[in-house]
Amino acid sequence: MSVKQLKPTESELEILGVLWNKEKATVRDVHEELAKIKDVGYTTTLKLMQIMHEKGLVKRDDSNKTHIYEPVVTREKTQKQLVGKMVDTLFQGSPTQLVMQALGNHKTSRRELEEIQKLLDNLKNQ
Amino acid sequence: MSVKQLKPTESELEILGVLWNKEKATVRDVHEELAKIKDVGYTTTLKLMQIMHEKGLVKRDDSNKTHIYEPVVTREKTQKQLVGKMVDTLFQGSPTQLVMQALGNHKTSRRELEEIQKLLDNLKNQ
DNA sequence: TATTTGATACGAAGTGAATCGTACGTTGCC
DNA sequence: GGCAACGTACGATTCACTTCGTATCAAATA
Repeated sequence: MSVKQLKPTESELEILGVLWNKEKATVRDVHEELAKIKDVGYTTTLKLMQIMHEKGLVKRDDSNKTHIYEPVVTREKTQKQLVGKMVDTLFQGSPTQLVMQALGNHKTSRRELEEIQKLLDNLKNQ
Repeated sequence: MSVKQLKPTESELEILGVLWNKEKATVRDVHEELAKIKDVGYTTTLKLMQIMHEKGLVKRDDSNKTHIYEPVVTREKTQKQLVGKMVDTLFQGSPTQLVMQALGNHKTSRRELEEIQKLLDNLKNQ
Protein backbone atom coordinates (compact mmCIF):
# COMPACT_ATOMS: atom_id res chain seq x y z
CA MET A 1 0.00 0.00 0.00
CA SER A 2 1.16 3.50 -0.76
CA VAL A 3 1.21 6.43 1.59
CA LYS A 4 -2.02 8.34 1.71
CA GLN A 5 -1.85 11.23 -0.67
CA LEU A 6 -2.28 14.59 0.94
CA LYS A 7 -4.27 17.36 -0.58
CA PRO A 8 -2.25 20.01 -2.41
CA THR A 9 -3.05 23.58 -1.45
CA GLU A 10 -4.26 26.15 -3.91
CA SER A 11 -0.76 27.48 -4.63
CA GLU A 12 0.68 24.02 -4.84
CA LEU A 13 -1.90 23.15 -7.45
CA GLU A 14 -0.81 26.07 -9.56
CA ILE A 15 2.76 24.84 -9.42
CA LEU A 16 1.75 21.27 -10.14
CA GLY A 17 -0.18 22.57 -13.13
CA VAL A 18 3.01 23.97 -14.60
CA LEU A 19 5.00 20.84 -13.80
CA TRP A 20 2.36 18.59 -15.34
CA ASN A 21 2.53 20.57 -18.55
CA LYS A 22 6.31 20.73 -18.71
CA GLU A 23 7.11 17.30 -17.25
CA LYS A 24 10.26 18.75 -15.64
CA ALA A 25 11.18 22.28 -14.74
CA THR A 26 13.45 24.46 -12.66
CA VAL A 27 12.15 26.87 -10.06
CA ARG A 28 12.79 29.69 -12.52
CA ASP A 29 10.80 27.95 -15.25
CA VAL A 30 7.87 27.52 -12.92
CA HIS A 31 8.15 31.00 -11.55
CA GLU A 32 8.12 32.57 -14.98
CA GLU A 33 4.96 30.71 -15.86
CA LEU A 34 3.29 31.80 -12.64
CA ALA A 35 4.43 35.38 -13.09
CA LYS A 36 2.31 35.51 -16.22
CA ILE A 37 -0.85 35.04 -14.24
CA LYS A 38 -0.06 36.35 -10.78
CA ASP A 39 2.18 38.76 -8.97
CA VAL A 40 4.54 36.80 -6.79
CA GLY A 41 8.20 36.87 -5.77
CA TYR A 42 10.76 34.35 -6.93
CA THR A 43 11.65 33.19 -3.44
CA THR A 44 8.03 32.53 -2.71
CA THR A 45 7.84 30.06 -5.55
CA LEU A 46 11.14 28.57 -4.44
CA LYS A 47 9.95 28.13 -0.88
CA LEU A 48 6.71 26.54 -1.97
CA MET A 49 8.53 24.07 -4.17
CA GLN A 50 10.86 23.20 -1.32
CA ILE A 51 7.88 22.53 0.89
CA MET A 52 6.27 20.43 -1.81
CA HIS A 53 9.48 18.45 -1.95
CA GLU A 54 9.37 17.84 1.80
CA LYS A 55 5.77 16.71 1.48
CA GLY A 56 6.64 14.37 -1.34
CA LEU A 57 4.47 16.07 -3.92
CA VAL A 58 7.47 16.60 -6.20
CA LYS A 59 10.89 15.06 -6.53
CA ARG A 60 14.00 16.81 -7.65
CA ASP A 61 17.37 16.24 -9.14
CA ASP A 62 19.76 18.31 -7.05
CA SER A 63 22.95 16.88 -8.46
CA ASN A 64 23.53 20.19 -10.20
CA LYS A 65 23.46 23.66 -8.80
CA THR A 66 20.15 24.39 -10.41
CA HIS A 67 17.67 21.80 -9.20
CA ILE A 68 15.24 20.19 -11.58
CA TYR A 69 11.80 19.36 -10.28
CA GLU A 70 9.17 16.96 -11.50
CA PRO A 71 5.80 15.99 -10.12
CA VAL A 72 5.32 12.82 -8.10
CA VAL A 73 1.55 12.87 -7.99
CA THR A 74 -0.16 12.60 -11.34
CA ARG A 75 -2.73 14.96 -12.73
CA GLU A 76 -5.25 12.10 -12.96
CA LYS A 77 -4.81 10.93 -9.37
CA THR A 78 -5.11 14.47 -8.12
CA GLN A 79 -8.19 15.14 -10.18
CA LYS A 80 -9.75 11.96 -8.87
CA GLN A 81 -8.95 12.87 -5.30
CA LEU A 82 -10.34 16.38 -5.46
CA VAL A 83 -13.38 15.51 -7.54
CA GLY A 84 -14.18 12.79 -5.04
CA LYS A 85 -13.99 15.23 -2.18
CA MET A 86 -16.15 17.72 -4.00
CA VAL A 87 -18.77 15.11 -4.77
CA ASP A 88 -18.91 14.25 -1.10
CA THR A 89 -19.08 17.70 0.38
CA LEU A 90 -20.98 19.59 -2.26
CA PHE A 91 -23.02 17.08 -4.24
CA GLN A 92 -24.21 14.77 -1.48
CA GLY A 93 -22.24 11.90 -2.87
CA SER A 94 -23.80 12.03 -6.33
CA PRO A 95 -21.30 12.34 -9.17
CA THR A 96 -24.23 12.58 -11.54
CA GLN A 97 -25.25 15.87 -9.98
CA LEU A 98 -21.74 17.12 -10.55
CA VAL A 99 -21.86 16.05 -14.18
CA MET A 100 -25.16 17.81 -14.68
CA GLN A 101 -23.75 20.94 -13.11
CA ALA A 102 -20.63 20.93 -15.22
CA LEU A 103 -22.54 20.24 -18.42
CA GLY A 104 -25.32 22.68 -17.69
CA ASN A 105 -23.19 25.66 -16.85
CA HIS A 106 -20.57 25.65 -19.54
CA LYS A 107 -20.67 25.93 -23.26
CA THR A 108 -19.60 22.61 -24.65
CA SER A 109 -18.69 22.07 -28.28
CA ARG A 110 -20.39 19.40 -30.42
CA ARG A 111 -17.06 17.65 -30.66
CA GLU A 112 -16.89 17.36 -26.88
CA LEU A 113 -20.49 16.32 -26.58
CA GLU A 114 -19.77 13.45 -28.93
CA GLU A 115 -16.85 12.42 -26.79
CA ILE A 116 -19.02 12.32 -23.72
CA GLN A 117 -21.65 10.43 -25.67
CA LYS A 118 -19.09 7.78 -26.50
CA LEU A 119 -18.14 7.31 -22.88
CA LEU A 120 -21.79 7.23 -21.94
CA ASP A 121 -22.51 4.50 -24.50
CA ASN A 122 -19.64 2.49 -23.10
CA LEU A 123 -20.98 2.77 -19.59
CA LYS A 124 -24.46 1.81 -20.68
CA ASN A 125 -23.25 -1.36 -22.37
CA GLN A 126 -21.78 -3.05 -19.37
CA MET B 1 -24.74 44.09 -9.57
CA SER B 2 -24.45 41.94 -6.49
CA VAL B 3 -21.50 41.71 -4.19
CA LYS B 4 -18.93 39.17 -5.29
CA GLN B 5 -19.55 35.90 -3.54
CA LEU B 6 -16.68 34.74 -1.41
CA LYS B 7 -15.61 31.16 -1.24
CA PRO B 8 -16.84 29.25 1.79
CA THR B 9 -14.18 27.37 3.71
CA GLU B 10 -14.25 23.64 4.26
CA SER B 11 -16.00 23.92 7.64
CA GLU B 12 -18.41 26.51 6.35
CA LEU B 13 -19.39 24.15 3.56
CA GLU B 14 -20.26 21.46 6.06
CA ILE B 15 -22.53 23.88 7.86
CA LEU B 16 -24.08 25.11 4.65
CA GLY B 17 -24.75 21.50 3.72
CA VAL B 18 -26.87 21.08 6.82
CA LEU B 19 -28.66 24.38 6.29
CA TRP B 20 -29.41 23.57 2.66
CA ASN B 21 -31.02 20.32 3.71
CA LYS B 22 -33.03 21.78 6.57
CA GLU B 23 -33.83 25.18 5.06
CA LYS B 24 -33.63 26.75 8.51
CA ALA B 25 -31.92 25.61 11.67
CA THR B 26 -30.60 26.66 15.04
CA VAL B 27 -26.99 26.33 16.03
CA ARG B 28 -27.92 23.29 18.07
CA ASP B 29 -29.66 21.67 15.11
CA VAL B 30 -26.62 22.17 12.96
CA HIS B 31 -24.25 21.09 15.67
CA GLU B 32 -26.08 17.86 16.26
CA GLU B 33 -25.90 17.01 12.59
CA LEU B 34 -22.20 17.74 12.49
CA ALA B 35 -21.58 15.78 15.66
CA LYS B 36 -22.73 12.69 13.80
CA ILE B 37 -19.84 12.90 11.40
CA LYS B 38 -17.13 14.73 13.31
CA ASP B 39 -15.94 15.44 16.79
CA VAL B 40 -16.39 19.12 17.48
CA GLY B 41 -17.49 21.36 20.33
CA TYR B 42 -20.74 23.26 20.37
CA THR B 43 -19.12 26.67 20.70
CA THR B 44 -16.99 25.95 17.69
CA THR B 45 -20.07 25.50 15.55
CA LEU B 46 -21.58 28.59 17.11
CA LYS B 47 -18.53 30.70 16.39
CA LEU B 48 -18.35 29.51 12.81
CA MET B 49 -21.97 30.36 12.23
CA GLN B 50 -21.44 33.80 13.72
CA ILE B 51 -18.55 34.37 11.36
CA MET B 52 -20.62 33.14 8.44
CA HIS B 53 -23.23 35.66 9.45
CA GLU B 54 -20.67 38.47 9.42
CA LYS B 55 -19.53 37.34 6.00
CA GLY B 56 -23.08 37.29 4.72
CA LEU B 57 -23.13 33.59 3.94
CA VAL B 58 -26.13 33.09 6.21
CA LYS B 59 -28.81 35.31 7.66
CA ARG B 60 -30.50 34.85 10.98
CA ASP B 61 -33.60 35.70 12.88
CA ASP B 62 -32.42 36.87 16.30
CA SER B 63 -35.74 38.20 17.50
CA ASN B 64 -35.88 35.30 19.93
CA LYS B 65 -33.31 34.10 22.38
CA THR B 66 -32.48 31.14 20.18
CA HIS B 67 -31.45 32.42 16.80
CA ILE B 68 -32.60 30.76 13.64
CA TYR B 69 -30.22 30.61 10.74
CA GLU B 70 -30.77 30.11 7.06
CA PRO B 71 -28.44 30.12 4.09
CA VAL B 72 -28.08 33.17 1.89
CA VAL B 73 -26.03 31.55 -0.83
CA THR B 74 -27.76 28.74 -2.67
CA ARG B 75 -26.43 25.27 -3.17
CA GLU B 76 -26.54 25.75 -6.94
CA LYS B 77 -24.62 29.02 -6.96
CA THR B 78 -22.00 27.57 -4.68
CA GLN B 79 -21.68 24.44 -6.76
CA LYS B 80 -21.29 26.54 -9.86
CA GLN B 81 -18.67 28.71 -8.23
CA LEU B 82 -16.54 25.86 -6.95
CA VAL B 83 -16.91 23.68 -10.01
CA GLY B 84 -15.84 26.63 -12.11
CA LYS B 85 -12.75 27.13 -10.04
CA MET B 86 -11.92 23.45 -10.20
CA VAL B 87 -12.30 23.40 -13.96
CA ASP B 88 -9.88 26.29 -14.21
CA THR B 89 -7.17 25.09 -11.87
CA LEU B 90 -7.34 21.35 -12.33
CA PHE B 91 -8.86 20.69 -15.76
CA GLN B 92 -7.22 23.40 -17.82
CA GLY B 93 -10.53 25.09 -18.44
CA SER B 94 -12.23 22.05 -19.91
CA PRO B 95 -15.46 21.07 -18.18
CA THR B 96 -15.62 18.06 -20.49
CA GLN B 97 -12.51 16.65 -18.88
CA LEU B 98 -14.16 17.04 -15.52
CA VAL B 99 -17.26 15.24 -16.75
CA MET B 100 -15.19 12.38 -18.08
CA GLN B 101 -13.37 12.15 -14.78
CA ALA B 102 -16.54 12.11 -12.73
CA LEU B 103 -18.23 9.58 -14.97
CA GLY B 104 -15.21 7.37 -15.35
CA ASN B 105 -14.36 7.03 -11.70
CA HIS B 106 -17.70 6.41 -10.06
CA LYS B 107 -20.26 3.71 -10.39
CA THR B 108 -23.31 5.28 -11.96
CA SER B 109 -26.69 3.60 -12.06
CA ARG B 110 -28.57 3.06 -15.31
CA ARG B 111 -31.20 5.45 -14.04
CA GLU B 112 -28.64 8.21 -13.67
CA LEU B 113 -27.02 7.45 -16.99
CA GLU B 114 -30.41 7.96 -18.62
CA GLU B 115 -30.74 11.30 -16.89
CA ILE B 116 -27.41 12.44 -18.21
CA GLN B 117 -28.35 11.12 -21.64
CA LYS B 118 -31.43 13.29 -21.58
CA LEU B 119 -29.44 16.41 -20.78
CA LEU B 120 -26.92 15.49 -23.43
CA ASP B 121 -29.65 15.14 -26.04
CA ASN B 122 -30.95 18.55 -25.09
CA LEU B 123 -27.54 20.11 -25.49
CA LYS B 124 -27.01 18.43 -28.83
CA ASN B 125 -30.27 19.78 -30.23
CA GLN B 126 -29.52 23.43 -29.92
C1' DT C 1 -36.43 32.64 45.18
C1' DA C 2 -32.37 30.06 44.05
C1' DT C 3 -30.51 26.84 40.98
C1' DT C 4 -29.85 24.66 36.89
C1' DT C 5 -30.07 24.56 32.04
C1' DG C 6 -29.29 26.38 27.64
C1' DA C 7 -28.32 30.11 24.78
C1' DT C 8 -25.02 33.94 22.72
C1' DA C 9 -20.71 36.67 22.69
C1' DC C 10 -16.06 36.99 22.48
C1' DG C 11 -11.11 36.70 23.48
C1' DA C 12 -7.16 33.90 22.78
C1' DA C 13 -4.45 30.16 21.34
C1' DG C 14 -2.96 26.83 17.83
C1' DT C 15 -2.13 25.69 13.14
C1' DG C 16 -1.05 25.94 8.40
C1' DA C 17 -0.43 28.59 4.14
C1' DA C 18 1.75 32.22 1.73
C1' DT C 19 5.02 35.77 1.40
C1' DC C 20 9.40 37.86 1.37
C1' DG C 21 14.01 39.53 3.07
C1' DT C 22 18.42 38.20 3.92
C1' DA C 23 22.31 35.19 4.07
C1' DC C 24 25.24 32.55 1.65
C1' DG C 25 27.48 29.72 -2.05
C1' DT C 26 28.95 29.03 -6.95
C1' DT C 27 29.77 30.28 -11.54
C1' DG C 28 31.37 33.08 -15.07
C1' DC C 29 33.19 36.91 -16.77
C1' DC C 30 36.14 41.78 -16.90
C1' DG D 1 41.38 38.27 -8.28
C1' DG D 2 37.12 40.60 -7.80
C1' DC D 3 32.51 41.50 -8.96
C1' DA D 4 27.99 40.57 -10.73
C1' DA D 5 24.55 37.31 -11.61
C1' DC D 6 22.06 33.55 -10.27
C1' DG D 7 21.04 29.84 -7.40
C1' DT D 8 19.36 27.59 -2.70
C1' DA D 9 18.28 27.79 2.30
C1' DC D 10 15.70 29.43 5.84
C1' DG D 11 13.87 32.44 9.47
C1' DA D 12 10.22 35.66 10.44
C1' DT D 13 5.90 37.67 9.57
C1' DT D 14 1.25 37.98 8.33
C1' DC D 15 -3.13 36.21 7.64
C1' DA D 16 -7.08 33.14 7.70
C1' DC D 17 -9.24 29.20 9.71
C1' DT D 18 -10.37 26.42 13.52
C1' DT D 19 -10.95 25.49 18.10
C1' DC D 20 -12.38 26.12 22.70
C1' DG D 21 -12.73 28.28 27.42
C1' DT D 22 -15.03 31.60 29.92
C1' DA D 23 -18.33 35.27 30.76
C1' DT D 24 -22.87 36.46 30.72
C1' DC D 25 -27.78 36.51 30.17
C1' DA D 26 -32.51 34.43 30.09
C1' DA D 27 -35.64 31.01 30.86
C1' DA D 28 -37.31 27.01 33.12
C1' DT D 29 -37.71 24.49 37.30
C1' DA D 30 -37.28 22.73 42.01
